[in-house]
Amino acid sequence: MNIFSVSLDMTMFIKKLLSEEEFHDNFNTVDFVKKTLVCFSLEDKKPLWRLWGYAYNNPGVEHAEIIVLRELSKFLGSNPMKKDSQYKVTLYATYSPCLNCCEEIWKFLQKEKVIMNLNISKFYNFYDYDNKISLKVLRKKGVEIKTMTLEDYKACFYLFVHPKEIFQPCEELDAQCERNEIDLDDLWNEVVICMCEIEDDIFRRKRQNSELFTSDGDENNAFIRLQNDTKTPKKDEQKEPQAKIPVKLPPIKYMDRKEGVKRKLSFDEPN
DNA sequence: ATTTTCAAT
Repeated sequence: MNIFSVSLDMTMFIKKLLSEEEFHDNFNTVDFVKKTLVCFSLEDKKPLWRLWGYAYNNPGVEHAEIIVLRELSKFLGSNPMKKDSQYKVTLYATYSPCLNCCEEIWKFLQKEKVIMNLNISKFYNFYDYDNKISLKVLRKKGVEIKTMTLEDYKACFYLFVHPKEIFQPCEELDAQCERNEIDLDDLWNEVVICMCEIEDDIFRRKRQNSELFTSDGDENNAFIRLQNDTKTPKKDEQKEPQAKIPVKLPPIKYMDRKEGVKRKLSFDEPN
């Protein structure tokens, strides 16, 4: 918190359309603007929006996702879901959520029991390992996460900017979408290293305190389970389930944010 | 590394 951030809420806009300019400034895979825009809708079983709008981050105070989740919680608090109904939240975000936001999303979903689709325009600081891992965990916990395709941009534009204007993609958008899709797919397929090998690091503490990684009460951590998910166990391994968890793993290089040493994310089958 | 990434000397 800083004293200069006056609490005038210029970050949340309910049932208001975006200008075309705002859309293109933010949903832009070329410029990495230093703000985030999240468009959201909450729909019922029928394709009828109960609540919709968009939010920017509150600079230095809160990320955009947090602001959106709070608004959704507020709405759901006074409009509880009917028994036979199922709310669905759709988000179009200009950046992928960071670890903290992933955790808040998870807490929100545990409480509200809604379905969530998360469409992202570009990756936020993917050199920070935590941002990758938390996306992986969030997906594992049931959030449908994807990078925006051209069709998604069109849909987002149609829904949040103008239903009649024609969406004009910026240059190279199609190629960028494809690349994002590949990057995300790579992330889904990446094998993640067991947490017990991780050396002292502020990130480890952050993860250990994170509900995102501990809330299903399993003694093993999310990392091991994710790893097992991504590969088909060999026949002889099935007889000895414990052998699936590798004991010796390659050392992990931790990234100092300043030094920028890339940490190792994946490894080949440990034999 | 694809690095000016949810800003701010």
